[in-house]
Amino acid sequence: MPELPEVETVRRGLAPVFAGRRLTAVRLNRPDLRFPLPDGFVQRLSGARVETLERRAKYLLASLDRGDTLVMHLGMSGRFEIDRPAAGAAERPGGFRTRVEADAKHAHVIFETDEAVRVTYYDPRRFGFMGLIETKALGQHAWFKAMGPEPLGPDFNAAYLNAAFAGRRQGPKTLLLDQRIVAGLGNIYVCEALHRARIPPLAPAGGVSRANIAALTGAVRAVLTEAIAAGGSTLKDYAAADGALGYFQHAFRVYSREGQPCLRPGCRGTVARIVQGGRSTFFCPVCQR
DNA sequence: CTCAGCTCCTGCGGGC
DNA sequence: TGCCCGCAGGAGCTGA
Repeated sequence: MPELPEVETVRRGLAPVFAGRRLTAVRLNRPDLRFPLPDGFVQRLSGARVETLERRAKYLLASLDRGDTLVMHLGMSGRFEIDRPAAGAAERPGGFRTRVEADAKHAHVIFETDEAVRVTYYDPRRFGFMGLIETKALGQHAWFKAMGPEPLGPDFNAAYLNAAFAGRRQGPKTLLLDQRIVAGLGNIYVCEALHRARIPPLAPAGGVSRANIAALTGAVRAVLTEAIAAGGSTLKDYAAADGALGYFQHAFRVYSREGQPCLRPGCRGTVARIVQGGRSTFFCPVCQR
């Protein structure tokens, strides 16, 4: 389920246990996630040293000293759990934990490092996937080749988005979810950004004014920055005592708030829900016009 | 090229 | 209480 802020939160939690460490053991509890894991996955990882753990859009990239990069995507329900046997307690850096996910049957991949730290990948729905790609060729790989700019980077700006929206009849909602246009947004943050910028989700993107597009790029940056600072959003959680759950869900202005009052000061609208491309869009029909 | 619709998978919560 | 249905933070594929 994670979008960019959640993946970034996971990255920050995992980096201290992965970066600079050697993988002493890797175990697979099944041969595939969403896609089959590559041939020799375990062998190619075992004994390799992780140099850095970075993020591109919703992907985690662990570059290895052997010239490969371990690429990980959490799909809808992927989650990592760190176990430090010495400390005895488990941490949940991404906070994506439910009663069900706690079930060992969804522990698909287990890494162990030379500090005897165990990192377990859980993914009940198995929409997540992993790959092992030659680092030099990463940019040419199908997963990254056509990927749009990072929404928090310099290439995502009003001029760029203006060009991307020009002449398009699809709504801004659909286009912002397209990772080829901008990479890292998902359903929550697109809904929130459109609301902040007061842009209707359904009207043709080609008709959005330059001023509104400029406001939209600012809104995207703001909502992502705030969400990262909050540790992301945790939708399905139970009261874990470790404090690692994200809390940006309390700052949602429209997402998952159908029938509730619009939170824009002075607006008397009621949040509506429509379906676009099979996904829920939450918006305020009064102020997003 | 663009766009709508469907698919993968499992679990949960609401309504009857 | 139990069952059925709709829905879920993603993204790739098909076919018009």
